[in-house]
Amino acid sequence: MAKNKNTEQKIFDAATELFMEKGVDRTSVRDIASKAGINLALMNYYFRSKENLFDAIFTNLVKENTKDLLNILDSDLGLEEKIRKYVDAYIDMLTTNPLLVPFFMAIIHRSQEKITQMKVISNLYGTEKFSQQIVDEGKAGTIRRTDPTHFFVDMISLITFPFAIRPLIMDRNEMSEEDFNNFIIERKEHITGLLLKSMKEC
Amino acid sequence: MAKNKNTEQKIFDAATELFMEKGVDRTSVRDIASKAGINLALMNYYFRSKENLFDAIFTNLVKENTKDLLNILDSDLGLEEKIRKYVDAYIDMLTTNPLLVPFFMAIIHRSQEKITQMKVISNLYGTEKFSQQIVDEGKAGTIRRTDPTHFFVDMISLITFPFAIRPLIMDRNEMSEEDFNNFIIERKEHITGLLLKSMKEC
DNA sequence: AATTGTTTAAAATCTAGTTTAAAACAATAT
DNA sequence: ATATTGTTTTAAACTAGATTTTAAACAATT
Repeated sequence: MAKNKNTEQKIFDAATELFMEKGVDRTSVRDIASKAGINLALMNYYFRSKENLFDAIFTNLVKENTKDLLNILDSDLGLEEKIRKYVDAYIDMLTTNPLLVPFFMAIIHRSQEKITQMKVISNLYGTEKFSQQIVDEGKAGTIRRTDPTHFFVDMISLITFPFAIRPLIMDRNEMSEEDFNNFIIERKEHITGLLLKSMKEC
Repeated sequence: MAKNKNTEQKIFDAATELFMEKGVDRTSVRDIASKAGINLALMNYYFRSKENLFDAIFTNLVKENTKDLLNILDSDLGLEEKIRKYVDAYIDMLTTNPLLVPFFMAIIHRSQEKITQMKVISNLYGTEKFSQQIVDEGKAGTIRRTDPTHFFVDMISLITFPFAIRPLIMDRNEMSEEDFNNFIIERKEHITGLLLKSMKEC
């Protein structure tokens, strides 16, 4: 039982990396086995099929990377502070793992039907509490009345889309990796400012 | 030579549809041949390889769908009117073909390296003239001084990202196709307002 | 009738996912 | 210690399907 978890984990980790880098359909089981340093058949032994392995990996990725964000949305912070923290945390997370967004985008296209049936997928989207907060503060008059659905879509669009088209932005503006990261850091303030301004009467 | 262009076009069209729907890697040459009603080997005869066919299709899709948008950006309209028209035209175009964005996102992930080398790819991004206009009007004081790179990224993020995550938005908000389209129509005004407001001093 | 371009059919080649069967290993019971 | 049992690993085979190549058939044109 010693090596058991170990092998399973090695397969899982190798496949995660490869799927994110090259895409699920361009990664063969032989690639995975070779990267994990294990025998071909072990993938099947532990995960039954490649598609099954993918499901496990995808579910895990969503869970791991949305936990903190959902906690922020559901916290008792005021709206401004909450948005600031959310934008910050989200961008930090994506900077750490810049392949996440492109990978998710590819998966949405690849596994459209399957994906909406996965329970974990609701993690990718906003929370009831946050929507309510926007409505409440609108009624209270601390902010302009704002449609929470549009607002949330605005927010995640502004945060995540640049990562989806990262190669284009870099190419077009002749940015190095470092330049891009700086650009993204600039965006933290920029996005927060934009969103807050959109909620102010003026 | 009568059927020549015809057959080539049939392959091209069938492949375009299938690639957009199911993704390049989940479409087989047999699928294409069968959908086009032609013999398997004809794909090779006309396009040499599947990857080659894909390149031709991708280039064509980008060209076809960016022409009008680039014309708007390069026109002599005032900034406000230009933004209004651009948002409108872009959203109309994507509504007509809601698979375009998810497909492009998947391709960016799939063909990262290749893509930045394609000449056509610069079409996907803003124009020099538009950037200059933002800088100029900022200096002239008709708008707040605005970084054109951030502004342009904001604009295309807000316009296109909702299409990239369409299934999630629909699922989360229990929208039908029609509901989603109405949501998107709402966004025309919403996005234009947001962008213009962001450029106003206040 | 010959040439050229187009289409078809069949075969070869290659790649990939999955399965099988047997061997190696580890733990536990005898 | 030996045997038994269950788990893990290995190597090879199987299956299916994809792409590509080759050669033959066909059609149109010269």
